[in-house]
Amino acid sequence: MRLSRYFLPTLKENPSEAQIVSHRLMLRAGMVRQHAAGIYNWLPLGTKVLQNIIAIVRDEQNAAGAQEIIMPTIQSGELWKESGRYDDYGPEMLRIKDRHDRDMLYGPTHEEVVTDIFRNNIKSYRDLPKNLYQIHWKFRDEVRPRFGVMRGREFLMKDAYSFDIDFARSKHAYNQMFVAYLRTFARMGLKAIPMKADSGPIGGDMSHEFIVLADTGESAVFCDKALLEKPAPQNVNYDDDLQHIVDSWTSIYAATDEKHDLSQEEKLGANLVKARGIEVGHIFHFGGKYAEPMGAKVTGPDGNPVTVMMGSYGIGVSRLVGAIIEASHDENGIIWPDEVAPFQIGIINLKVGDAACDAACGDLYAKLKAAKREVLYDDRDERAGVKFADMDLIGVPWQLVIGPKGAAKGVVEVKRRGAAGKEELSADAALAKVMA
RNA sequence: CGGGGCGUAGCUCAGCCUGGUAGAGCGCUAGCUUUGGGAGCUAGAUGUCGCGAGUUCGAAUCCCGCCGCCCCGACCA
Repeated sequence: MRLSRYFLPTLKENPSEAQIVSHRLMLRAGMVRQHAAGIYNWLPLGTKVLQNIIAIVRDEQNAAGAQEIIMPTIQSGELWKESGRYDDYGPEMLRIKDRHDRDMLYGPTHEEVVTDIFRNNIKSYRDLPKNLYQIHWKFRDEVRPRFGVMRGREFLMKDAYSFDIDFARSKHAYNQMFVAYLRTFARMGLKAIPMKADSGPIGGDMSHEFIVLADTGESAVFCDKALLEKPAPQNVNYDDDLQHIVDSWTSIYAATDEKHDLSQEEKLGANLVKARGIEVGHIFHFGGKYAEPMGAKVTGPDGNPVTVMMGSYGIGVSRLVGAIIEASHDENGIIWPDEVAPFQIGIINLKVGDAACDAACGDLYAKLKAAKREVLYDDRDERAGVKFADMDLIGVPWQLVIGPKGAAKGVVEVKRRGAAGKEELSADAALAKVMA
């Protein structure tokens, strides 16, 4: 992409409404613009990041055996009356009447809809297990939206729902998602720590939150330092028993503020990590909570109907954009982990109009595009400082800088965002380095 | 939902207290000079001063109502 043609409205100053760093940087980097309280427009740069995150989430969900579907954003209130939540959910649920005066709502979550799909279409235990997920927009009419996309009213969520014939198999489905989540967040450059959680209004008896440590996190968290160094599981066969992997994580101490056990502080001593955290995922096993009232049953091996056991598994996809920035930035702007970066490589032409610079940059740009790399070529007629500042602000991981001096010598400066210094290399060596 | 704050140019903000018909910096347009970390000079364009009612000869400014947004707390992916 040529920056001269790209819609990238960067800001030099901090918009007054933004208080936390991720919100400020998302506005300054031209990723989002606010439409109303807790509701955002995603501009091209933000959309690319969101899509990269979606791709990772989807990849890991599919690998874990979940199947993608799309459910409606606007739901019928009838189903919620069946589950008993229509009255319970309260004013956070945006309620709408259609032209026939029927009760509709903008979905804050989809347990009811997915359970309805299940009961209408799956009749035998032989069709189990099933795990259905979607990546879709939700609306919760929060009392106080804040922190940009971290606590919006409208937000993009990955929500998965598992269906199993008994507790042991349902636990396995839970474990699959547990492991998939560890891998998903690790691929985004995040250290997300599973912590035992209250299951809240969704209900259930087994629940973990996945929490990213960041200074601006909303809640205080405590954990054993060992968790920070523990690598995400590799080469997972999701059909195997995963209990030992889950146990290896849950046996190490980690707790949110409300579940924190003070006696652990002494026990851990110097290994105690006190930090703040952002919840980016939450998994629940809730057995028959929805299946029971909604009659989600299959015929069991003995010919008798069995109510299925369910779990639900959420990832705050749009929140992750903010969480990654909170965890990875400096005074100049965002530092994107490679796999979520909107562009892997930036080219800075320091003197547009100079034949040697234009030629050298054009050549790099053509080669990187031919190699199918996401590359942003700053071909604007701007001063060097503006280009450096913008490229750092939007956090492009690899930056190739060409000015008149370098062009004359036939060298390219290679800079890694977040690292100090630059390296002068031949064009070919530079290409090899950034494409490695 | 309790408490607090703020709405003036695209952005950051001054002006309001003490009423006289709107400003600065950045950004934008044009030109010249510059050119390796957010340049300089010159000339321009840009505002229903959040909305509505009121007081007044006159309201960005004072009064009343409304709306929007932000922050702190209680709740949440």
